[in-house]
Amino acid sequence: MFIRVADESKSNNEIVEIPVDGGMDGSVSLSTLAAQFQGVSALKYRNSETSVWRGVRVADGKLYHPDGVWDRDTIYVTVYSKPVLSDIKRKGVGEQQEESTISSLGQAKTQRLDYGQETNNESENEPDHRCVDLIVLGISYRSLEADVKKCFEVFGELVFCEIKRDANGQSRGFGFIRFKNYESQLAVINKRHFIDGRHVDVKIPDSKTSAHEPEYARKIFVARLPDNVVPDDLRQYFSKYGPIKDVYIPKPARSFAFVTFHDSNIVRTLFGTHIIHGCSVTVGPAEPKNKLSAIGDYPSSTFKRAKPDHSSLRTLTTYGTSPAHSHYHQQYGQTANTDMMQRFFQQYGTTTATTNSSKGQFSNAQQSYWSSAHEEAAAVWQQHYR
DNA sequence: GTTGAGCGTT
Repeated sequence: MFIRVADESKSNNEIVEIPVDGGMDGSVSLSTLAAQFQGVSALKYRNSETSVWRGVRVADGKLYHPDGVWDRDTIYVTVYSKPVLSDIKRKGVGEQQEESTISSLGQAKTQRLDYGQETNNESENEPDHRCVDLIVLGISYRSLEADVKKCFEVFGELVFCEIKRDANGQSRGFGFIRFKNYESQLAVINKRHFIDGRHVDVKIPDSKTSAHEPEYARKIFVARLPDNVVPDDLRQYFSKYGPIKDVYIPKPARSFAFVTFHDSNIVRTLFGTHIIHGCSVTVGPAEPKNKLSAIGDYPSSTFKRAKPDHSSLRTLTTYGTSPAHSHYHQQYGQTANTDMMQRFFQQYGTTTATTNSSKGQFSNAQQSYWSSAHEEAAAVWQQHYR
């Protein structure tokens, strides 16, 4: 009897199976856990009903599951006891506030604001909920840092803003920004903005994502989705877990969806049941049915800029002139883009015969459901493609 | 180059 444990302090969320004493209703020895995760003090897991972290009970060097029984499909995440930084911070800010009372009122207000944001950042100390440098593509060669700053400051305080330049100081047309608060990052990311007469795209830079991985590693398949759920609902729900790159729900609704994250590490922690709009949905891996693709293994992007002589564009052109296009367009009411194209071909392009290999992530019953859900989705797509 | 897909000298 083992439970699956991931290390929150490591970026490569490797899963280690930890033995449970007795059956799944037994306890987990803290020392056994610590043998794999040095300095660990407890475990937590996502409550699938509230999607909030829930801690396991710790007593006498043993861990007990709050529900009395361990779930072999849940990913438990390590918790480490840290020095209480918040106390140090609060003390520091408090001193600053006292100082500010003997200076101007304006400064006092600023200090108060900083204090509030500092508190926010503490609550955002979850993995994948921190701000990172964001790449800004498509900046006009004429734009200055101040122009970029002005555009993004309306979403929240920036702690960093830079335009990349060559040796002569000439702009290279892209740059990096970083927000203080995660909400601001969520608000601008993957959206198109407008600076000095040009649209600019804000994305997570390749250096911060697993660019070498195929896209499906960052994608989840959401099954049993109620038909009244719209993309924004999923975006809102799943953005709690990490930056979302794309949400796709077929039109008309077919009880499934795909959600693509920027980080593949978060994906496996989401497998299982979630409650969305009061309905139980099943989340699993979005592995392609086969590796044969009409497009090839190129990275897709929500905002792929026009790229002459690129295979995706060629395919798009071919697609656009084929009879399937009007059918597709008619069925899904959307204009084909490279991302949809990739999904269309890569996920369900040629065959549905191969069974989904979930690598033991699910129980037999879940596995069985999962295969049929995938094949159902595949069949539906094929039916409309033929 | 008057340019226009990309990924960061610190």
